[in-house]
Formats: sequence, C-alpha cells, structure tokens
Amino acid sequence: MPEPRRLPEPRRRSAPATRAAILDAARARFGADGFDRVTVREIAADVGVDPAMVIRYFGSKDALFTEAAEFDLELPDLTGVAPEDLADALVPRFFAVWEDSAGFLSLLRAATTSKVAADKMLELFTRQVSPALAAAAVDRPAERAALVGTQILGLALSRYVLRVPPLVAMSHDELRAWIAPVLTRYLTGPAAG
Amino acid sequence: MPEPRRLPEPRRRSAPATRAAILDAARARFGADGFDRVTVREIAADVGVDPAMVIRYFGSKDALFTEAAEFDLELPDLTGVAPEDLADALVPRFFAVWEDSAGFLSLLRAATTSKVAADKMLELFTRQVSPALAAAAVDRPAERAALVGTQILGLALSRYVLRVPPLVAMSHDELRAWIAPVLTRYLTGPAAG
DNA sequence: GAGTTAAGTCAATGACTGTTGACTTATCCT
DNA sequence: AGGATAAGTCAACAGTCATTGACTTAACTC
Repeated sequence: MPEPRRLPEPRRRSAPATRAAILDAARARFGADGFDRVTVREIAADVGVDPAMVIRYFGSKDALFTEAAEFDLELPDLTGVAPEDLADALVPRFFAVWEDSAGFLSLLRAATTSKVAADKMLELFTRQVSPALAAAAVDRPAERAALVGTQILGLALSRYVLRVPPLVAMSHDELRAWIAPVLTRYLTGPAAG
Repeated sequence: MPEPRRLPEPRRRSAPATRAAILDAARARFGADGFDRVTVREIAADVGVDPAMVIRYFGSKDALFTEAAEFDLELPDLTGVAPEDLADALVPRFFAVWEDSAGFLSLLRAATTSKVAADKMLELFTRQVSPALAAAAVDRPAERAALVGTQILGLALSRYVLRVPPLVAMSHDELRAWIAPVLTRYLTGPAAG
C-alpha cells in the first residue's frame, strides 16, 4: 500500500504568507495592548519568526501599525431610510467592525496617546462616518454626525476597552434598543442652540 | 531709605513643596501625553530637579501616576431632582472635572492601555458615578448608569482627546442642550429589552 | 561657629527597545 | 547536480528608560 502523496509541510512559508501572519499577530497585539506596550519582538515571537523579518516586510514598527490599523467601516447608504430605521441600519455594522478585526480597537487604543493615531481616527470619521450620516441628518450635518460619534465611541470604549460589566452583560439587541433612539434623535431631532 | 526686608528666595524648596510641584508637573504631562509616552526625566526637568527626586518622593513612576490620577468628581445629590433638571445638574460638573485638573484626562488616556488604569476608571465609576445616578434612575440603576457613562466618556474622548472639530467648536451650553435629553432618557426613559 | 539633618546632585547599572547588515539555509530552476 | 534566489537567522549597535546608592551642599539648631 503506497503512502498517499502528501504535500510536504513547507518549512519555509512564502513571503506573502509570513507577511500576512505578522500582520494578523500585530493586529491582535495592538488591539489588546496598544501601540506602546507592544514590542516588535513579541509580534515576531507570536508568528515564530525573527524580529528582523517584521522590519524587513514592513519597514518599521510605525509602518506596521499604520497597516494593522487599516479597516473599512462599509457603512450602508442611508439616503431614503426612514428616521426610525436609521439606527437599526447603523448599529449592527458597528458591532461587526468592533468584534471582527482588531483594527478598530488598535486604532482606538492608540488614538488616546498618539497624535498620528488620533488624526487617523479623525480622518476615518470625516471620510467614512460623517458622509454616510450626512445623508440622514436634517440639518447641521457635521455637528449631528459628531454627536453620533460621541455615543458610538463611548460605547466602544466602555464595552470593549474598559469592559464595564453591565454593558458587557447586555446583548447586541438590548444595546441597540437603548442606543437607537439616541442616534435617531441626534440625526433628526430638534437642534440645540 | 532702608531696603524693605525681603524673605530670601530659598534656594532649596521644602520637601512638601517640591513634592507638590512634581505632582503638578506629572498631572500635566500624563494628561497631555499618556503614561507610556511620559518619562520621569521629563517631569523632573519641568520642575527643575533631578529625576532621582521623583523616585525619592513617590517610590516609582507607577506610584506617581496612581497619585496623579486621583481626583474627586463631587457629583451633586440627585435625590428629589426633577427628571428634566437631572442633566443640567450633572453636565456642568463633568465639564469642570475635565477642564480643571488633568487628573481625569491622565486616567482616560492611560485606561485604554493599562489594566490597572482601566480598573481604576471602573472603580471611579462604580464608587462615584453609579451611586449618584442610582438616585435618579427609575429602575435598573446599574444599566442606566452605565449607559450614561458611555455618552459622557464618549464626549470626553471626542472633545478633549481626539478634538473632533465640531465638538470643540460648540460651547458648553450647546453641548449641554444636545446631551441633556439623552442623559434624561437613559435615566428615566422606557427601558429596552 | 560647629554639627546635624534635610534637600538635592551625580554617575552608573541593567534591562529593553527598534533597527541594521552580514551571514546561513532551504527551495526552485535548469 | 549545481547554482541562483528567496526566506530566514544571528549578533550587535545605539539609544532610552526607571531606578539605585553614594556623594555633596544648603539650612537650621545648639
């Protein structure tokens, strides 16, 4: 009985494969511990590779972070959505982004400490969130979008970084039910001032 | 005309004076840059003193931070306050804390990166914020207080750390007008789920 | 004014860090 | 088989950091 032909476990990965592995490990570490607390050596150890490879493939720790903190919100188009349905269209999308990749948490953690990260978060907001929300705001789109941002970021910070127990205990649906009317109000309610 | 008797500028401060000066400088630095990015050497240089004194008076950088991030919210007693007046009693207090001492910002910046800081923030919340808000919540006090926390923290993060332009541009009064109904709803509105 | 004590300096240590360049080794092609 | 090339290792550098202990100097007391 002949041995089944088996593809040999490659002792060396292809360059794109290790590069991707490093990027994954970086996302996880940055998301969990923040930019400053993570060392290139740790990331390399996670992948089982020499620290020099991290620099080889990404150039520097900063460049690695920049790539690890990249992600797409893919917010839905809100034009023509009824006000009472706005939040229900948005909130699940945010949960998905927070829990899928560690990119967002990486960025959030870094943004409180690093100017570049804060600017990147701001750019993400003005380029992805603000335009999407503008389609739903009855007036003052910039202000209304910013207010929605405070609530969304506050929830992410409290539930995923600080892990406030009551928030961790609540389900997605419960949270959506609490948050939705607030977002609707910010977007379509009477303006202040 | 005799020279007025002048207390000689002491070339050496008293120990409590330098200790206090170090603590002030630490608060400012930690509030602006976060725990990891701040060095003991910087703080010492701000005060015009040798780095060794920082350790001498506080034991370690960690211990210094712990003391620098200490502050009191002094939230008012909310028992008997009418629902529509709740937020107006609370919001100005938060603005004051955020803008007065750098203690809160120090803690917020550190909390995204350090477990101890995050726990300290959580303790602050459960020991000061939650009890005060419980007096105003119609039911589920823990959950309602946590939700208020998300909005408050989100505003602090967006306006003072990320410096989202529309939020920076708005006055205290405008922000209060936007935020107040939301806090009221979280505390006294219909429960979700 | 001598002597004690408190306030502050100084230099060094040991541990990490990101980053580099020279080297080694597996894999593929012919 | 043998060389070319990609993948990966290795040791070291140059810098920074918190922390330490021995030392110096000012201020106060008797």
